[in-house]
Amino acid sequence: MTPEQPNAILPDAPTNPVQALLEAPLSLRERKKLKTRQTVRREAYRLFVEQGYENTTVEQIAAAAEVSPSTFFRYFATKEDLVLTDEYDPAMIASLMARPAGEPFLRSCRETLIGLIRTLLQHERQELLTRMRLVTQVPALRAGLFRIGNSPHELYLDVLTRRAGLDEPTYDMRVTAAAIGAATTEAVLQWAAGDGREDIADLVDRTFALLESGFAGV
Amino acid sequence: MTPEQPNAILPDAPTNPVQALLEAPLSLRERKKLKTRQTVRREAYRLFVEQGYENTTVEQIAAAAEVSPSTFFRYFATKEDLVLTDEYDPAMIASLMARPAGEPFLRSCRETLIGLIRTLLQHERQELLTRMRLVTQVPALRAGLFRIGNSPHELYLDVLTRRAGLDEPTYDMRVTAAAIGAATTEAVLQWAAGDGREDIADLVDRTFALLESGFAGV
DNA sequence: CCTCCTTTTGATAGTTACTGTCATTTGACA
DNA sequence: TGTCAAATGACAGTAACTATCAAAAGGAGG
Repeated sequence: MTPEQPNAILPDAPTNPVQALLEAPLSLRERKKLKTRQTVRREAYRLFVEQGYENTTVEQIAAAAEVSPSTFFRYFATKEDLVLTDEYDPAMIASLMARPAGEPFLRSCRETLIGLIRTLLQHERQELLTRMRLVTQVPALRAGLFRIGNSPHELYLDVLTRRAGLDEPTYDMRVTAAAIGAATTEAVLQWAAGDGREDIADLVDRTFALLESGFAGV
Repeated sequence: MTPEQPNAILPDAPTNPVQALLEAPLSLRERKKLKTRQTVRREAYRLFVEQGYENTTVEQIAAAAEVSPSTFFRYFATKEDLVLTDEYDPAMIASLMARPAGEPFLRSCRETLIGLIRTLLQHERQELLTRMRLVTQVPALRAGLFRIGNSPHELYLDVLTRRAGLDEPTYDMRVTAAAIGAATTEAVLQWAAGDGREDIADLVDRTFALLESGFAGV
């Protein structure tokens, strides 16, 4: 179906770790799987927007994407995963680990987050908005954000632990990861709840300013 | 079954808002419902500890509590609610609203939280430990903590908004509520993950110290 | 082009959490 | 004791998964 030329969509070499991972070269077979995955997800979003998340069954999605329900569940472990999983965690981790060693963690997070979001906005702005809006509006999805194995919380905790060269995180790291994870999630969701025209960097900056201030003004 | 004496378990008048709500007088019929609710919950916890949360079906719980599955769902909207719902939110809100007007929100939270937990530890220490451990160990439950309509996040946000005399929360309030909610939740879960002998007040204090410091040391 | 082998797919049956409805039972109260 | 509302249970149905197994597809080697 698609010509099997090497991955030459963007001719120039990727510049940052986020783009690097987004544009990794793919073997022949992987392409088809990726395409199916994208089709399923696209059809799902279309149906979600048309008739709502709860009112859309997996069966409908599978039918729209022209795969069997069995196949659907091979691509997405749960219906929630259609919205909640992304492929950016490795990029985020790499970007965080690449920050200067002595830099305060809050600053590392700020830079990484803004970089990642900027990249995503270029490539898939509308999809990102749709996803985040679904998360804000559907209780099950909002909750799913904090499922073990999936949460920003755990990503931050992982990086904090590795940065310190430890095997197990300290208590302070756990609390820090929880607070930053929740705050940044809130920032992105609030951005999506608006019309999407507001500059996400401004929101992120306000968020980190608040965190750094120790909530003195509240 | 139980003699219908007025609520005289503790003879002296309740001293703080938390106890006040825990000991509110109940009408005759309410007692039975409360008892059923407690039985169902107790049997459920027993089964959860014995054979795990996921391996325990609602049908089993209903049978153990000698009610029909239909009745089970009249008492608990979802299986998760067995673990996730409590009756302390109103007490928490009341206690928070009763703090001095100008007090920094972090301090209000600290005092309220420690007061509430102390009270709970006296009345139902073991159950609290069991519940929190289930939450830490079962992904679905951990996620459920953040379901809309249920989360500490929303409780804090509600109080912040009302304290300021507003109808809608500001962006800063949203972020603050998210961060504090996640951090305090983490504190309680970490306490439960340990042997339960550590003084929860110490953990809470460390948590709030971290929040106040702006994560300077991390 | 044909063959073999692996990967991917689809069909099918089953489990479980939950929803809705309706008849029956229960318990308070006159 | 009779009455009425609240509580319960039985039943049928939906939808998200899970497990299993046979069929199809696609690539490597002859």
